[in-house]
Amino acid sequence: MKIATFNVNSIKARLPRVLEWLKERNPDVVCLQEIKSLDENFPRMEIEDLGYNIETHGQKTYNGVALLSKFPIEDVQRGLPENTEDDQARYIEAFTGGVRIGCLYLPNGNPIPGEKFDYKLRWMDHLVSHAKTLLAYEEPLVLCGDYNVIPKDEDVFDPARFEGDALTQPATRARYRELMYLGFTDALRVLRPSGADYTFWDYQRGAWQKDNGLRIDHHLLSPQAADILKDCQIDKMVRGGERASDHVPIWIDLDI
DNA sequence: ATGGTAGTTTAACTA
Repeated sequence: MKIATFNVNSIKARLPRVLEWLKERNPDVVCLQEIKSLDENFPRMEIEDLGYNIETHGQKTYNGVALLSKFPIEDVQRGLPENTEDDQARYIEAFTGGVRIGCLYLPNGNPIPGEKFDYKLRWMDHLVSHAKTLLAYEEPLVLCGDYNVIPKDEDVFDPARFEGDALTQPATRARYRELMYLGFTDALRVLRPSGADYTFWDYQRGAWQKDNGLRIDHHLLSPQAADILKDCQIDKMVRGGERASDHVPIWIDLDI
């Protein structure tokens, strides 16, 4: 069972690339971030034609997440529970094909210090709290998406250039570790313990051409999901396509 | 120290 995550940076602008990739990779479940679309404007028909059920949590202009699945989608939850004052569409969760999936778009948090960084840290606190609840179900669980967290210095092309960035701050990394220490497994790192495995290249300064990337899109697995992990791949070549997103798809294969 | 790009939206924001 292939479960992918892909920050598309506008589903409208990226639809041809997304359809092309769906046909080639044929994932069973897909988590999309930054759809930048209202629910009613999501291009449902084109994606349903490829055999997917769809649940969206959209908003106008910014953010927005969606879940695609070839299996029935049950128990849909929009937004992190407890985070009731949050007006940004950054989380959708559901049970599908025997796996519970949380699709998340964690706040970027720049610049620091400031309101946006405070919001990021609060959002991470809510995520940790909810992850505890989900882990207690003791079922295969995948929390994946754009974390906007560079876990370690090896996950960025030039750590020195990111010293003042919200993606590498000690407070950011401390909360990410708090999440990991609950018992999650980083799917990519359990299969590839080190290396420049980037998932994002900025549109600016020729970042893609120079391979100046970041690893910020992750699949975190509950023990029950980690036990059945078969594979994890980054579809890096997608970044070189026409009108590409600044992120590429990452997928895991679970033996379920 | 600034600007470079992309998307949404049409001046300014987010990333």
